[in-house]
Amino acid sequence: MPLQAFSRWTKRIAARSGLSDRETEELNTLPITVENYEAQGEIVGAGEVTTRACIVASGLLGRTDILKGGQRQITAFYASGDMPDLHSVVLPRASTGLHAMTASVVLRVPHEAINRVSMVSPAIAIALWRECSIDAEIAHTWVTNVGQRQAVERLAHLFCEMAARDGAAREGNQFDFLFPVTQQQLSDATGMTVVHVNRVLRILRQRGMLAKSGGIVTVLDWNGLRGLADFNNEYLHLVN
Amino acid sequence: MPLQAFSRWTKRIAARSGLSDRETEELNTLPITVENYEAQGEIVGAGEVTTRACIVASGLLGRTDILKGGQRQITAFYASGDMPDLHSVVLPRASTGLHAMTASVVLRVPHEAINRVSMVSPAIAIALWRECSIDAEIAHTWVTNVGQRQAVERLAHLFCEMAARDGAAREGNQFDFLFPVTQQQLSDATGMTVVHVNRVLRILRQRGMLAKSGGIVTVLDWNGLRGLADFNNEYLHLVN
DNA sequence: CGACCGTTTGAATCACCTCAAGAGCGGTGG
DNA sequence: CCACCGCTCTTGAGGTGATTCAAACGGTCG
Repeated sequence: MPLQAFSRWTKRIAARSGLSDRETEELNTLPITVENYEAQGEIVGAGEVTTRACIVASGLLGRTDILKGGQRQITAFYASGDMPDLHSVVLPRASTGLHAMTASVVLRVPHEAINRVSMVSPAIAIALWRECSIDAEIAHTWVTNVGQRQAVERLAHLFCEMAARDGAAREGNQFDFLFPVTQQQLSDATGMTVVHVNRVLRILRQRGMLAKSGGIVTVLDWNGLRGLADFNNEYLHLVN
Repeated sequence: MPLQAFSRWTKRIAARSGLSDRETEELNTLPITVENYEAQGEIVGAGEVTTRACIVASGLLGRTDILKGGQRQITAFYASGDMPDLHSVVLPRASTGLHAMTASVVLRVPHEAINRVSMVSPAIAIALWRECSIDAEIAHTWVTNVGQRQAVERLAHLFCEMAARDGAAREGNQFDFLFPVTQQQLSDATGMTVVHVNRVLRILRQRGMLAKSGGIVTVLDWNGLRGLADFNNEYLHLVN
């Protein structure tokens, strides 16, 4: 099961960067160890110097930033097959934390091993650089989302992104996908209060766009939702 | 003059990543051409497929995102010695635009040349990957800034970042630095209205923290300002 | 001088927040 | 098996930080 997520990760990188079979095989030889985290568990603390990077096998991770006043901002979500802290290979000191949003299984890959394959194969180094750049594009998009959009559009945009990254958003106008976050976590990600997230979710439900129950998000009108959110998936650089 | 910014760029990368003299020299052989832009000029349009990357020689550039409704978000500022779109080497299709905030001189470097040195020297590829990752860290920090901080603290944080990146913020409790933005551009970067930016600037001035006149920002109380903004420069990964 | 751009200020409005409290629900323990 | 706890979700009422609208001011440039 964890290995499935690992091969999803290698396949995605290989496809996105057009790696050769030999280079893909090189990635597949990376040593991994499996770790379990419970909901709210800390995977990487802010300021920590890491020696291994993470791949999400199952569950949901969030990159978190805590302010002096105790407020928390989530600046990215990561699901199965994502590598939340690939950047730690080149910047081992984490400036922000990494937390499990829900119970999660995480694969750890030593920086040393990633550095080794990067030094041997420049194409791999460039592929990993590309993956990090996509994470950066997503972060820039989040700035825009939080900075410019009103609450309803903002939350809608977040759901659009997660649906698109999950791959569910290719299945017509209605579909559902796994996104196990609490309203509190949605509020931390969008910069709104829990109370307001709750009200906005009701609005989206009443407009027949989206419903959320437990960890499952049901998109009822994908075209309506992405129109509302002004969502354009180019920044995700999706492959398949 | 433009060449000075170019060597500032190579020096910064070499220092941050501990490149050898030989690798640094490799960077110095990159071919560049010089271009001039007037204020508000578009350097890269959203959706454009680029073949060259930029280095700022003088002036100020902003990464810009335009929404359906016409609102604009600036998601990053770039000053002399910065490479705003290094990521375009691995992601040539720009998902956001790049504009001159003020009259600027820009150096263009062909992707092809950067790819060449990256393929030859993995250490250079990794160094460039590191630079992109720092840009990503900054973007994540902007998400937090826009998502969590109130107007006064938010604007203060932006000024802290620009002061720190400029290098001016090592000169004691009072200093000034170049940051040629209009209040309109500050509002696009912070997600507030021009009117409110104006009021917040007055508050910062009245509190004896900071004054802005023309393109010059005068920090009157650096310790007060960074305390107010809850500013921690770790995310910038400064070198010298 | 007139046009334009950026800045400044006032007054009214609103999107979102704060405070407060109740309801649902799974987990734990007596 | 029920009482209790903690967590998440939900809803109401009132408050506020920031917006919107409007207008005036100063500097610059053709």
